[in-house]
Amino acid sequence: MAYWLIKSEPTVYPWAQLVKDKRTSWTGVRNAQAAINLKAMKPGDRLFFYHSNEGKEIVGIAEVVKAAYPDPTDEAGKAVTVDVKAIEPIKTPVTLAAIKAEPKLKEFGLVRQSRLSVVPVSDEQWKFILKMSAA
DNA sequence: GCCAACGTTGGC
DNA sequence: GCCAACGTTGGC
Repeated sequence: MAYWLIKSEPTVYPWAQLVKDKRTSWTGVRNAQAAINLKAMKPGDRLFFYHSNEGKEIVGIAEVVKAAYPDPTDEAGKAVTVDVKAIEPIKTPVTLAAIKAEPKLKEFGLVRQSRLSVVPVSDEQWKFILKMSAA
């Protein structure tokens, strides 16, 4: 099982909305690198849900329920989307500041490539961030 | 196929 | 609101 982090601007699609919807298709990703990551996702993979711009923190955990398929919102037909569902909120949101302050997370994609909206998370990073969120 | 110009994202 | 990082576009 693999781990990922997906970003959303709270003003566009906040965590609370995913909880309310229970599941959604993660459309609108146009970036090539992000699309590669989407394609690598498998049902059962876990995702951190991160709020960009406002909040700037990881707020919940979601799960991939359907592997990548063509994004119906993309007229060019190149983009892909996956379906995700909310699993649980995080006890203590893990802020970007906290992640940056942590030497162990220096290599985290969120820090290294801040503009990428779909980022892989290693096992170690996942566990470490989980620990931070349980504090 | 290279690279400058331009647009967008996202943190501060 | 500003600016750095980075992706995309378009001229050559």
